[in-house]
Amino acid sequence: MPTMRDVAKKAGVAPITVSRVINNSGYIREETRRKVEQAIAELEYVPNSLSQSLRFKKTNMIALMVSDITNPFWTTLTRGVEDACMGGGMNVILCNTDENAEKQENYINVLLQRQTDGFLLVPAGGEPAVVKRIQKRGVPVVVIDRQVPGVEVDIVRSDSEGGAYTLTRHLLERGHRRIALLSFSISISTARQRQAGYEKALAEYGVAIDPGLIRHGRPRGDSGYMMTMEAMASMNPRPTAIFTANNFIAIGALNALHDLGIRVPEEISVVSFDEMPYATEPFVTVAAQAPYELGMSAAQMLMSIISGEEAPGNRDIVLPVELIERRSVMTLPMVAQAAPEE
Amino acid sequence: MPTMRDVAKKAGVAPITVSRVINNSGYIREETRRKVEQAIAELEYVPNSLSQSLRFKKTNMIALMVSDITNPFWTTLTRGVEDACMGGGMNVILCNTDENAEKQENYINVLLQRQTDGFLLVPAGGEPAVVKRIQKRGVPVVVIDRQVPGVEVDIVRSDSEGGAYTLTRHLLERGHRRIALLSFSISISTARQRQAGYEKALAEYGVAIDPGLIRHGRPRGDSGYMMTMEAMASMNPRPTAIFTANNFIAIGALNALHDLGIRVPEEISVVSFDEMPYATEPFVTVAAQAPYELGMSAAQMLMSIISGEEAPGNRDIVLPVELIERRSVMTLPMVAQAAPEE
DNA sequence: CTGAAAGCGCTTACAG
DNA sequence: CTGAAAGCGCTTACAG
Repeated sequence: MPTMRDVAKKAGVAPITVSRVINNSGYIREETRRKVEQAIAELEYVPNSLSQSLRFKKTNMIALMVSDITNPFWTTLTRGVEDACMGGGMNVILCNTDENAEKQENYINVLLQRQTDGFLLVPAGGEPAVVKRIQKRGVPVVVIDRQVPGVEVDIVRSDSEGGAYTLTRHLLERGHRRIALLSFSISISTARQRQAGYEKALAEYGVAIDPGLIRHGRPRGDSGYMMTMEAMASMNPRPTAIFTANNFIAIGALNALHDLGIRVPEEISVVSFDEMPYATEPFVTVAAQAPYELGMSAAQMLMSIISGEEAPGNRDIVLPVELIERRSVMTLPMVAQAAPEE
Repeated sequence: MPTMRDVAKKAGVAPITVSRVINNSGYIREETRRKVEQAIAELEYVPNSLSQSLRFKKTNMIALMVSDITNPFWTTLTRGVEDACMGGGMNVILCNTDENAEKQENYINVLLQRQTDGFLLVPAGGEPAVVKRIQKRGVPVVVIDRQVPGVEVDIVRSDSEGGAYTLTRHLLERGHRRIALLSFSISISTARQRQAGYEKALAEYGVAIDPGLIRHGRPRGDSGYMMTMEAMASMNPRPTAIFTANNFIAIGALNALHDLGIRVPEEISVVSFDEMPYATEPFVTVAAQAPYELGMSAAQMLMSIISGEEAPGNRDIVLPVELIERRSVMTLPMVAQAAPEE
């Protein structure tokens, strides 16, 4: 492939002149420019951005590390990131960590070597160490979705506590008192906050928290299925409603209820955090996050930190969550509706 | 950040010696190695792969260009690519083309400049020109999902014709004769081949192709919705079955039928190409592709072409498609079952 | 076993 | 307005 030197030779100028034409920097005589442009065209010259990056100390690449691109929540977020980056002339390297700290570590090492300009990170397992590792090397990071304890870092996330509170309250208002919470590991802040919202709403209604109604599995369909099977077998009396802490758990729960022949909402109500994407005739009442916006604003923040427009800090951007009422909740008729305590 | 030079100084050796330690190349005295390793550890030195890439003329990055990462089909394929690449020490740059040739062109320019080692390409709109453009620069390409006319290139795709044939035949065997085909633009080879499979099955059963039963929209939910609305209003007599050419069209079609109050399968049968992911209680009979495997084998082929193990050529790898029977097809009782012609 | 020189393809800072 | 020199951070090929 032709290099800048070849173009220079063909145009009868020095390489630096070619560089100036390409980057539109400095003064160039019209005629010289034309000669150079013609040589570029004839040779179909394409500049090598590796060398440019080496000089500029800027690669125009950012890394996006999510847990699993297969989850539509992350997919849509990824799309938001990508669209924001394209506007800013950045490319995105995609990494799936599968919530695995080791996998995450490997990726970070490679990406640090690659001189990635910045990281958009969903820290696997909510681990703070990774964030520090990146920051120590002076590379900007924006954390997405989760809070990490003990680190100063900018975060963009959804209002997990508020959304969970709203969903739980929605059930309480409709007479539900035994509400199972099927969640994932509380090592992740979103699980903690969703549980906090759940407990806050129950407390307001004077309902004691029953640990027997709470399960922690993994944010996956199979885990949701198992937790539901197990919950229906062991929780006694059976809960009148299930609150699943993410969309995959919800899918698993619905499948389990279907297999058990328990009808929703006639026999049990179901609400979930996260929208259920691609559903034909969606019918579950959910607290929907805005993953596209989440990705977009995180990417924009990262880019403006990279460009120096904004300083890195410890912002905590919390995007609102929307309650979408559908048909998966039954109002319990025979229970006296207790007013909230407040 | 410390460079190799800093490490060398600290260890009291020449940079090249540090390089040899890092790359484990050439002979190094044990003691020297130890000194260098200690200096690396103390300085927390991380090699700059930009420089390595510049020298080696190899970036260990490949580009994956799909139409829209938001579609679970591409998502799962992406996951397959990513997993294969991780095994091969490659990173993936992700690009959404939205079937937009201009967007695709921009990406390719940038990625060519970045010295991307290879391209995994779902050519937007089935356009062959892009492929040629990349090949001309000597960069390996593997095309995914679609055939492109007039280009010698390796392709990994699913058996669109076979899958469509099987699905249509499945309907014919159950007495259906008026089968609507809701598809997307025939500028894309998969749409052409699915239609060919559909027509082949009809021909075998001696059913004349009725152009009035065929619609071409876009492979998206809204388009599937509109095509279905329009089809139900205008096709007369109404078809007894609908064959949707991809998953998003199917979702749109099911929503439209739901809104029209037309029950599936009681009043109309529905089959679709592509699995319907994340469905709670999936009930549509489909011809399922294997997107993960598609991505994985395309990535593996690309990597082995990049490494020189295999030569680029015009392989046409066709992965089988699986018929998954569910509950969306009704056997028509009153129609005499005509035997196929063959 | 180790190193000085040259170069990958580009650009900054200085001359002219 | 244009160019020769030096350098971004690494490695190849040649010495010793």
